[in-house]
Amino acid sequence: MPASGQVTGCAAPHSVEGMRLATWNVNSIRTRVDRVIAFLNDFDIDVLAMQEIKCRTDQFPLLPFEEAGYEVAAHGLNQWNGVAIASRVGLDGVQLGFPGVPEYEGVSEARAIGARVGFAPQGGEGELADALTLWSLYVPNGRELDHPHYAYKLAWFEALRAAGIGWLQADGDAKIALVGDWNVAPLDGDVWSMDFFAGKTHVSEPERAALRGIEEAGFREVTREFAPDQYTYWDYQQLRFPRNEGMRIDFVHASPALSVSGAEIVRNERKGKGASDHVPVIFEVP
DNA sequence: ATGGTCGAAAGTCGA
Repeated sequence: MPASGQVTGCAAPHSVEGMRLATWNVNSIRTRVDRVIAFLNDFDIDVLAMQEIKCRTDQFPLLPFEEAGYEVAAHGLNQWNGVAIASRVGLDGVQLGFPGVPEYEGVSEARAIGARVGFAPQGGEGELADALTLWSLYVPNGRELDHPHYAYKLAWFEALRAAGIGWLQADGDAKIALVGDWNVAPLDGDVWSMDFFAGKTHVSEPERAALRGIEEAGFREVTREFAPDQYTYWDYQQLRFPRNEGMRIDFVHASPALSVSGAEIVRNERKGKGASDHVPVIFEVP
């Protein structure tokens, strides 16, 4: 593409063929930044939602993203949790947390960041892309079924469901994507062994009901139809990845007005030294 | 290989 903006060949400016977005629990952005930037380049990603950046906002490695052409909004309080959004197609209207999000032990954790993306064309050429509101979400783990963190997880889900209902009541045509690490495996086939998970978090009926609540609020999951029967997470321990003993817990939930035309789970990102325990989930909007 | 992990922080906790 010529730098001047003069387009050769076809007379009209090239039309933007939708957007490629992804969500990825990166498990420390400072440790993983080179791998994340390489992923953005290799897979031509316009917008990336990150979870578990594991750093304060002021510690986020902005420079490599800026050099690669991305703006970043980050929300990190300490060495735990933390979420961010990187975009090369516009980024504004940043919200840290959603209304009514519960606290854990008196702290409002960094588990949700929202922003409007997709209103500016990449590189300033072509048509404007189609804006949507993207939420990068890191649902609480829950730890154990009888742990206070589990009740917190369910309350967090309920607050998100209520917020989602409110957004769609305010504007039924709103294009909203709720993406991230949901820490729930909704189907038995989403874990490598239901026997192993008996009595554990991530597969319990209340957790699955909480995730269904997001669907019932109007946000349908859009990646499974394009990428069936795949995991998105493998524990570092117990040779889980070589044995392919994983879980599917990273999802994209889209509002009724948001069309999604494709999705891909990038299993190769779990390979080699320096991998996150989660892999990216890519989705495309037309 | 018969037991196998990371990351951030700080002398341990969370996933």
